[in-house]
Amino acid sequence: MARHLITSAIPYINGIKHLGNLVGSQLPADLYARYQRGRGHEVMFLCATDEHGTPAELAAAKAGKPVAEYCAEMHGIQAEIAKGFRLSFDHFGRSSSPQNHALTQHFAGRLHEAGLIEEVSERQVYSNADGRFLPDRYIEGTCPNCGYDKARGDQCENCTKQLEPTDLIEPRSAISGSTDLEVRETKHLYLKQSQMRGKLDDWINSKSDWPVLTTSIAKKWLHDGDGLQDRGITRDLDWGIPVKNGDADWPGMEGKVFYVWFDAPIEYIACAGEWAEANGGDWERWWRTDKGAEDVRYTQFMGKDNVPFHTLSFPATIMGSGEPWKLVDYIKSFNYLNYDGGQFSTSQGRGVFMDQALEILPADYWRWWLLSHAPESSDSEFTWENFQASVNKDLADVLGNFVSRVTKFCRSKFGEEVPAGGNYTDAETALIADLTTRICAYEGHMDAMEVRKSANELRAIWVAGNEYLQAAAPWSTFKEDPEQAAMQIRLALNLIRLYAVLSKPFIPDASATLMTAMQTQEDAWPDDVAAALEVLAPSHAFTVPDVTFRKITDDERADWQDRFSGVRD
RNA sequence: GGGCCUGUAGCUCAAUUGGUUAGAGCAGAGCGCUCAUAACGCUUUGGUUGCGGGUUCAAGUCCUGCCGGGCCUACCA
Repeated sequence: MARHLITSAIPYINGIKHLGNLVGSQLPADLYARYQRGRGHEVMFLCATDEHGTPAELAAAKAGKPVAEYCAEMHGIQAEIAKGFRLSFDHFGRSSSPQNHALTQHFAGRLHEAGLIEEVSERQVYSNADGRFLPDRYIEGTCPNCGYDKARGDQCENCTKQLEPTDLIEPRSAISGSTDLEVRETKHLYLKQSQMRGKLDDWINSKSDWPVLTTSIAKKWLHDGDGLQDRGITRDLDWGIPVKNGDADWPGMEGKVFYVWFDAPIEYIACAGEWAEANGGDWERWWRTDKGAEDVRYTQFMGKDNVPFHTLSFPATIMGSGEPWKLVDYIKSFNYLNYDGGQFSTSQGRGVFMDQALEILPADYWRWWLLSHAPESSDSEFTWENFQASVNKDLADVLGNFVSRVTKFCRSKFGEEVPAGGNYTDAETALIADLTTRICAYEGHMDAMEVRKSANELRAIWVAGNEYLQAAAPWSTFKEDPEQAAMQIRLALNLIRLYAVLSKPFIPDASATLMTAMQTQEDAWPDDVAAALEVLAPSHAFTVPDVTFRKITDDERADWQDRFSGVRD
């Protein structure tokens, strides 16, 4: 039995995530976690909310709440929605947890001891009206290059010129609009990543099986210009993890917090600690190679925007600590999902958000479409037409209708129990051989995290059931040879159970419904297909399930298309 | 500006890493079936692989120049 540590990029706290966020990390991670559990492996699947940083403070202010209260509330909401999508986290933690505070401060202390932290004095823009330092992009003004009056302090969106905040004409705070700005001197800690460049480069180069998307981004950062740059790991904010040197105070760093991208990945580790606190158990055997984690395979899932932090700064933190923490073994990264010709956008409220999706359809519909269209090789696009067509065809017609025709035929001819009699012919042997090949291919794709290919293969396995039924034609066989028809339909009933087991990673609710209808709990992975198709023995009782997947009507589609065409408040 | 990814059938995507005649699903057309959610099965029409050069016995795949789409560019996360 292998041991899999799986983490999904942790969603930011400032609102409900959209379907693009979901398909880029949490959902494929869940697919993989469920699959590995299904294969009988030991899995630790962790996710959390990422709660620090300027946007969290601003979102809380906008909601009129203290930031700690806001984050606690949003964490609860995100946890509830994750449950709604059947994301099977072993623990859904918080980057603001005491565990993460302690661990983040611990890592900073270790890095300091290793000579990898440098204090840098720099000049930053301070807004008197807002009472805070402003990150470059929270300063607006007129672009000195093109005259655009909403240019940001880091770059002008209009002419794309890179800017310094001090370049802007009539700079103002993007938060309050105040022009009462001044440049102040402030001291920050930098992680000397540049010293670890060679080590990181060797490490990345050893990962020849990683997706190009992952390694090319890492290599660009390692080699571009002067190479990997040191990175500030502290900020002048109120909300965050106070800068400390392990347990000790850090002179000169009073009132400062760690940068959100320093503490967020550490939450992957701290989250295991939160899990242990909540459930009991030993979290270090998942994370410390000196304490039982040497046989763990660690896989991370994330959108492409997260790649530099997971390939460079977090590994630099781990390596630099000099302690035997588990390093990631495989990074699966995703492109973006677009919405009807544009981008999904949290800040602009464009697209379908996770809570809205669950209001209109059950989780399985979304899980199936999103996973079978996951943006693996390039950005992909959500359209309502495509969604309706795929869901109706794949789930309702191919799988749902198969269940329906088999169970209803059996009920009318043999009653609601698995019929006895008859012997396999060449057709059944051929079906078993075909399924064996296909399941093997399905396993290969799932092991390789080829999400779309896995979905295709699973669908083909469903189709094989319809093909068999059409060729065997038990409705005809029944007229001359009822025993033979009994054998055919017994096999078909067993196919339903087999499908429930194989499909569980994609559509867990439907899988459970089918298992209940077949009145069985035998969900072991079908390593032996022939044996798996005899689990439901003659005289085993079953029930005819209600419609497994209903179809999306044209009216509904048009209605939703219209309802989600604008922006959310 | 720089770097990376990408462009294949009406649509969504493949193509064993340079190897027979570029394949699937959906949509379209035809036939069959009647157990089933008007479902299922079989057959079938669609491609000058964005455009132009080049390398090679062989190019969707490699090189090069254009054209289009996207991402990143380190203080948003």
